[in-house]
Amino acid sequence: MKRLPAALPRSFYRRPVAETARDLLGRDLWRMLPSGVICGGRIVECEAYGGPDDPGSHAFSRTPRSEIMYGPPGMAYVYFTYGMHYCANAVSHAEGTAGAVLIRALEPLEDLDGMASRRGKAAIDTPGSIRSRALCSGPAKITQALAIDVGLNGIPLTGTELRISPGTGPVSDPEVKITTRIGVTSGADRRARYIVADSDFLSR
DNA sequence: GTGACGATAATCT
DNA sequence: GATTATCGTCACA
Repeated sequence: MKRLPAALPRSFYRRPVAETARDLLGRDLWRMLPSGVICGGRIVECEAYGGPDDPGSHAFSRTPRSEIMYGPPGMAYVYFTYGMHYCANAVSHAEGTAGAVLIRALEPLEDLDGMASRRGKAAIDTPGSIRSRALCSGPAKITQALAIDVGLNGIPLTGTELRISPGTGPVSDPEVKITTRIGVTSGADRRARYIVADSDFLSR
């Protein structure tokens, strides 16, 4: 791939976070590396995180870290966690609120070899053979495969460094399942995880 | 195939 | 000082 597909407009993210999460399934996330190489994949799993009303969300408390979730929709929220992992979100909310969609899994589409080398030996079966299922089947795997870190926190998802394009979505209703979120300790019962049910590329 | 556990540091209280 | 929107590895089945 030598050209990025057109980006979804900022208005795509200016609505309640649950709507955006549902609509992000089947869309494509792209990353252009400093070298000019483009990598990316189709979003098959994501989770909605709300504002002060959502105990499982970083924005439940308004702190320096969560401030970006209160800012303009359509920006990337990238945070560091567990001492070693990054997670990537799309800031989304209706006017005057806070929220973001955590991108949890991709079906790899472009630059699988580059992803595999950035992911390390966990993504290799036998030397030279890529386990594509292992490339992007989790939020921290995605950021590693696409070389996303806090340096990209706050940039728009409509630019060239990071972009979400329409892809093949939106996905039809029968293909979508909604479950409880993963790894969340408070507000764990909230059903806010959106998946393409028959995808082979979901997180654990 | 499943389940337990340690790694490791920013962020928050 | 405690917690954490995770992952890879190892034991076991």
